[in-house]
Amino acid sequence: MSDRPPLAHKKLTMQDIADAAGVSPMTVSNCFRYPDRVREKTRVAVMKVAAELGYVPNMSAGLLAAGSSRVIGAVLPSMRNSSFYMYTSGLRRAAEDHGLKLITMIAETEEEELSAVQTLLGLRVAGIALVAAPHAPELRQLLARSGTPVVESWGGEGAIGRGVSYDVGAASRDLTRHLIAQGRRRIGFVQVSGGGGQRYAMRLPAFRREMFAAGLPDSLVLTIRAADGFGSGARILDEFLARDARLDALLCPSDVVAAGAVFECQRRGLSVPGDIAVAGWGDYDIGRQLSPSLTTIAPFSEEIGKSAVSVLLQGHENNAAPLMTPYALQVREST
Amino acid sequence: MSDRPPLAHKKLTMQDIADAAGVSPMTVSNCFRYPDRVREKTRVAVMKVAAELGYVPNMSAGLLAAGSSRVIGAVLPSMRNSSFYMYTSGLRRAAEDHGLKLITMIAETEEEELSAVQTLLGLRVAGIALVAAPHAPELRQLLARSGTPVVESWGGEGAIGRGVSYDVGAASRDLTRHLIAQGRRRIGFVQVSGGGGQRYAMRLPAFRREMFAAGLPDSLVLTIRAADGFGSGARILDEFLARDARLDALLCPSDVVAAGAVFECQRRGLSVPGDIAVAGWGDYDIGRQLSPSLTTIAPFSEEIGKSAVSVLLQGHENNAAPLMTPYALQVREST
DNA sequence: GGGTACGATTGTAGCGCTACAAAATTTTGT
DNA sequence: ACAAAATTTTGTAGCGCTACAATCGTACCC
Repeated sequence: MSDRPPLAHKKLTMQDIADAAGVSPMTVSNCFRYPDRVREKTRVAVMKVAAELGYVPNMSAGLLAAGSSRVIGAVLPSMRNSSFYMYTSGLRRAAEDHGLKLITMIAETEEEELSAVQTLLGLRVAGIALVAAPHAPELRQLLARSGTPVVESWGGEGAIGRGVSYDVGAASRDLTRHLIAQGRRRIGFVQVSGGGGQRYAMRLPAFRREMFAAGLPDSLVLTIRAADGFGSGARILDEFLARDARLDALLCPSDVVAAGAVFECQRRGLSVPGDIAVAGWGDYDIGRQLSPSLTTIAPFSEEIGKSAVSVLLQGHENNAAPLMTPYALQVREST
Repeated sequence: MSDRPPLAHKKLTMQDIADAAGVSPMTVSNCFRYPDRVREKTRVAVMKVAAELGYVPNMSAGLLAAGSSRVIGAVLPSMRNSSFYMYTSGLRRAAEDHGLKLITMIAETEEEELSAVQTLLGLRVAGIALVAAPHAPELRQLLARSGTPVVESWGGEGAIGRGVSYDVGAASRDLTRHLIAQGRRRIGFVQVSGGGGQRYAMRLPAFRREMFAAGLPDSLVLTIRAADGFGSGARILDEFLARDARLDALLCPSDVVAAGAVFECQRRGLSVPGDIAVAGWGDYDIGRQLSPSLTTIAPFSEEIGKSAVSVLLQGHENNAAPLMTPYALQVREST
């Protein structure tokens, strides 16, 4: 069929395709960008030639000429948990639906995040999705000056760009009320310190409010480091039981921590939920698979991703109120 | 200090910086690309102006003019497990060391992978890192024609570009020998079907070879779907015990599956490793935290990432033998 | 003091593509 | 069949930046 040299090492340009297809470069351009402007027959012929030659338009040149990009960028603090995975999925699907491509960059520190944003800005992406966390001080101004649409997922008031999040406070309230309604009276609350902590700042106050309103002790609070995750079960149990041997429920910052706590309970012969109810957060796989399965808050992270994309595209005011996405209290065996 | 308008909505160009700093655009360009070519004093002044104005060079224009990019791209099948997380970390760190930026794209199907590669090619990245999996048929030719350096991580002979991997067969052999050396005689082997399976094709033959060599039964093999992960513990135990009630060891395709199997053992009152030894694969967090901690193969995925970057930069022959990275048998409590 | 190096800086000429308007072609109305 | 309208195709003129060669300073030597 094709007798063209299989490996064309001089780089192909639109002109090459135009020559091979017997049209002008402009028609080739239109075939890729505005297929409707080109007659079906022409388009098919051009695309066939392009495919045969393995031509992919140079997006940089296109961006430079057109001034607008069809790529959006996301910066993620990590992808270690399924929340972020679902979030990225949501971003990607929504981007796809709007004819955009998503590229992601991982940044573990504020400096890395700043540098990732600079790269994305350098690429002149059409929008940037950040995740709420402590940011480098110059980040906000850099983004504001660039004029690039920005959204901060899990971000509340004062987010960079516009915030998209679910109501963490209300979720915490629901979870606390659920435990109280189950007859739990001495409820321990586990907090996580460090990076991501800011996304969940509203959790503790909401817990305290509900406990106070119900006339229950709200001071059984313990802070662990994020990195301990799974392994902190023993410490959690030790600490809480030392403070109050009649502890009858545990509110954990994530399903992973909750799973660790459940394992430790089993090791000590404590029944879950018989002796102690354990609630997680985040609706991770492990919470569903565990026996007993974990009561948790499902954040619909995929929704956050989808909403983030629509915010980027609609170009809301930066100081508009955060967009709220749904969440759900998943009551399962552990409470 | 700076009385310039804080939000400059007309986009900044190199010319703007040049004017503000009283130098030519070329000097600004040099400041960013070849700092050594510019006198210290000039460079500091230019960079100061650029920072004040929030200028970030337009990488597209730079790429177009210079013909080479300082970004490399990675396409990942998913990021749900810590292997890929470590892999990406390795890519990112190594890229950083070479002054490159890493952007990643997630692709769950062959079509998505092809489309991601096209985007990366459109961006004219300096190199592309793929992960071994079934690829779209046209992918290989597309990449070959583009002339972009490609590396296929976890890829063996016949990889697209050059393969970088650890010796999965040898690791499987080590693990099997370890169990045999522990006195295990009836060893069940769990395989995973679907997408990633190809990365581990050498596992089963190596297992069989060792079992055969030791005169032991090599037919206790079960296949599960990747998606079942954690939850397949019950099925694994049921099936194997039905086939051979004297089963005394289990070789799982991942630590996650192994953890599921351990949980199921505990549920049934089987002691691990007393009654059954359980080995995982991949050295995930969960395997370390679990009690008993899991014997596993540590693939040093971060090394794979690092090596992948150096392969991209060195521009090896595409048909060179795969580059091998180390792995280690981690013997822990579960065997 | 008058070259001569040598390093720092600056024009020039595109890179490959697309917005836009103009031109060529086809379709439509009568 | 012919003009007007609609559709399709095509030049032109940059987008913002950098390779390269040319120019400008200035430190140095005899």
